[in-house]
Amino acid sequence: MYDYKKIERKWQEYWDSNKTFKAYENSDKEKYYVLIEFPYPSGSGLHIGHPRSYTALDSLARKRRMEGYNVLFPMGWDAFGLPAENYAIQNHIHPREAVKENVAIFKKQCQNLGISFDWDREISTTDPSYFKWTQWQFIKFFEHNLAYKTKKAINWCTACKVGLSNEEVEHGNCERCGGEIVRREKEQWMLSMKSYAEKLIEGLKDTDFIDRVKTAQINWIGKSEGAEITFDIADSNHKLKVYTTRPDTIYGVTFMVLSPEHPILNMVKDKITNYEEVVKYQEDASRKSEFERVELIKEKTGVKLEGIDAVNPLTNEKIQIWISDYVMMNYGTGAIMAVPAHDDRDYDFANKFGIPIVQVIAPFFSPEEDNQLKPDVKTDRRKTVIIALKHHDKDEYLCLNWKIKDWHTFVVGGKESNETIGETAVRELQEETGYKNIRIDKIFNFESHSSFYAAHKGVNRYQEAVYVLAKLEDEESNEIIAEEKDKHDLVWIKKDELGKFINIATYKYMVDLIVNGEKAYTGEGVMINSGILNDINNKEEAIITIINYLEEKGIGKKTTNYRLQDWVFSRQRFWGEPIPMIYCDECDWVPVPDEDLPVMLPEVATYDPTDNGESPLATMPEWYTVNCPKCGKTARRETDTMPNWAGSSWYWLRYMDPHNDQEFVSQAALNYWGMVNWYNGGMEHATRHLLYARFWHRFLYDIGLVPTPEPFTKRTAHGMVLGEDGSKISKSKGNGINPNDIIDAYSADALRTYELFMGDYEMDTAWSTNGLKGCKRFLDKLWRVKEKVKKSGEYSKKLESIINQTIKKVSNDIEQMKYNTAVSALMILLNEYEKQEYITDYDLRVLITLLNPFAPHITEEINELKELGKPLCDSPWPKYDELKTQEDTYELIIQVNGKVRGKITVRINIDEEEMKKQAVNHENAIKHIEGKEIIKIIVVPKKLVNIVVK
RNA sequence: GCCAGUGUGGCGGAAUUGGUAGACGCGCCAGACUCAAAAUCUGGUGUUGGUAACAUCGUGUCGGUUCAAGUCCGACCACUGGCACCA
Repeated sequence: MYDYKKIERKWQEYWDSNKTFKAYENSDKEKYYVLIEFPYPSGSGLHIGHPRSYTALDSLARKRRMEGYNVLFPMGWDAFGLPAENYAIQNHIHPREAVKENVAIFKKQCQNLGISFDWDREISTTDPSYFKWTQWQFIKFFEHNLAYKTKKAINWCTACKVGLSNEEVEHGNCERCGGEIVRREKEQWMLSMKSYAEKLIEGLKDTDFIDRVKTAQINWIGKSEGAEITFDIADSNHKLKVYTTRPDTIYGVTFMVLSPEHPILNMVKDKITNYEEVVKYQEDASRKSEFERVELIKEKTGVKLEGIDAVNPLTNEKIQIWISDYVMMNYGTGAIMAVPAHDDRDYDFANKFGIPIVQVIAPFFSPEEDNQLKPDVKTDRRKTVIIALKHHDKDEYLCLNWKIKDWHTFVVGGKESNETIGETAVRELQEETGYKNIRIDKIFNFESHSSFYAAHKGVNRYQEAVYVLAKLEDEESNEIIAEEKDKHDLVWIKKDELGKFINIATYKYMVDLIVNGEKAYTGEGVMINSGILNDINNKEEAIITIINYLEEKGIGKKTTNYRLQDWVFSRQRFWGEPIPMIYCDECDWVPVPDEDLPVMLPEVATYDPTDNGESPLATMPEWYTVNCPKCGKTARRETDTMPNWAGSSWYWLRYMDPHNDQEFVSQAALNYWGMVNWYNGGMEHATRHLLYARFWHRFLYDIGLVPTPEPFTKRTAHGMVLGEDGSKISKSKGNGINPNDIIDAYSADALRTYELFMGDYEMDTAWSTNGLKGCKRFLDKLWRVKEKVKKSGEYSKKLESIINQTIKKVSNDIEQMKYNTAVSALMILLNEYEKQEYITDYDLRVLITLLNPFAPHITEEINELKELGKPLCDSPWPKYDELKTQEDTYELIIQVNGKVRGKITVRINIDEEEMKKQAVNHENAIKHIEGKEIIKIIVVPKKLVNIVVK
């Protein structure tokens, strides 16, 4: 019906030759900077997901231009890194050539889509004029002591043969290839990102990032507050520092655990009598792959250091020291104080190795409603023993059903001062049940506290309850004395039903011990066995008290820790920016002087990675041998390259001034463009790219090179486009869709419209070719409806309100990324036009203007054919009149008791009384009111009337 | 285990933030045009009952608040993504 290929080509050429989308620095318009993540130009061309993000932000950019902004909407290529290199290796071409080919494909595809990029600002991270400045900025990090080289156990991908940062490891596997990760000691360049942890959290406050991005970043940074505490090693001058978030549990420390790599081991090895065992454990631990460590979480392993002990600084008791790989060297101090009673991991460890467990926090149960504490009554503190008696051959437990109150409990009794807990348990059971042969099975490590008014004794009772599990050996029993018999009945309750039967908190805790077994108590409660902390019933208060005490004594201090690690910045691959550093025996590490930048990659025969963990550059003495820039002696270039995240950590700055050969970006351009106004990208980059980029930018700000601390004002994220089958698109599944084929068969406008219409922009959505056809049909219909146009110079009276509504809706929806409902509103408007005998030039012009950001080609063509005015790209965005969005009538909903019983059309201006009158006289409403009393009538203006009847 | 997100027709998804649940699109059914098909147009389309008017149930499950709940509160279930021995 119309030649969309010709039309689209025509307008793409028009935009190109007119430089329609060029951004200017010397403009008196207000600036607006729109950014999408620049892609990795892989061999397979654009993914069907790319156009979703591109068209979305393209529609924003186009709308902003029409609103009168000077818009910067640039595009470039993130072309260093493994995929490009692997593609080159497979296809036996130089990565540089592979990039050139792929970029050409990507660029053509973007142009075919009609995205309004300013192509004059195109950049590529692999361009020497670009990576010169990446290297230059690396040297700035070095000069400010934020780049350093160190030997470190890193994540080594055995398949890619390359070291990875923490951010590049997923589920213990390589995020790129899924290969196995092992820990490997290597000399690595690092960037001190950890020292920016706080700034990276703080900076988020001034940004308008969507919450899920902020949360992901905050979680990744992983701030925690606690204390560092120093423990002495007995009979030595050595000390052990630990980090803990729970210094309040220090009296419960019964052992310490060091990471197997902890440096103190070497210092005290003479004292350790089983050092060979220690060394063996260290070796085993380092050989374990990341995968094994994750899989083996449940089973704790470790070695006790024989011959040395630590001293608990508060109790002065000697405690054992162990090494175990459940303690990481790279978090905190690499050593922990273990509190098995209140930490699951420490509990498992203590349980496995028979280490004592000392409870220091008791669960505290407040009084039930009917036995609240009484004022002016003395408090009687006593120890009680709660005993669960298990039947000798059934899975049932003996419970008490009290006669005086609705109490369901276990057997309970007070402990006399001259007996042990076990003796109390046996005595009480015999007295209350008559059974003679009872065995104590287990006295639990945990007690609970509670306080209540004991009516039968007339005192407030503070009760410390200990828990005992006993077993009945046989039925042999004595007569129960009458006094006990009168108090309660004895009942046997099945294990599964204990939870339902027992109805007092103190006893429910016993049920938990029986059903789930004993485990660490990680809840809150009252401090016990804890010296100065005893009786404090508030975690925060206990922590503050103990920290103050530790600080006073000089054995500890309040500390903050972060999960964020320094950025591993070395890669042992060919296709990356060479790290511009030279090692000289005399001068140590010396940066390449500015005038020698960029450090270029050499021509090599092969880019294959090496097995020994060195970059291919390390096999080229003719490349790496240089003279030291400082002393002139023979020196050696760094042969590692930068990670592919490097180039993308500042690219938005380069767009501001892409051809500058004097500076990475001019101050004038920085001051004009400022922050990116709106940056959209995938959720998968919320913790990688986005954190690196913010860190990098913040550093540049701190050394005065950029004017703002944060690079991006607003960050949003698009959902993924899934395959037609609803699963993730992947080469192996073969469920991919090629944008080229779609453009050929249905037009770029249809593809663009569908990408926005397919679903909620922020959520994943499955591709549907039928859905795409629907959007094509919509455009076809528009093409037909245009023939109804008649010159008039104003909107059709009939259409005025829907037109105003649509302008409002589309304008707001684009701002809120609700593209699907924006397209829907335009479909509704077009359907309305179609019903008309004719429409005016204004009617048509406003529709195609609103649709222009989504479907720019067909709308420009219609505009030109029908001679409706200037090209849309040079026209202003339509305005609406709030008053005119109103219709004269609306549909009034009539409800009876909240159920819709009728709908009537009424004038917009009728008052509440009239609404009520109409409602109660409505025929169907009357049926539902009849014989009932009207209690009240609720009126929601311009909406509904609800008649409440009884 | 922890964090985040999601759960609405046959499908993708709407619902002005407490006020008509299912907009719009797809699919499907029927009709018109056609020798026929495609394209296009018209009507229908959550469930059950009824020719219909209408009634009934209905937004993952259970409970609550309210004149009124997809929306708010409480408990849970399922799926997706991320993190995971982080002391």
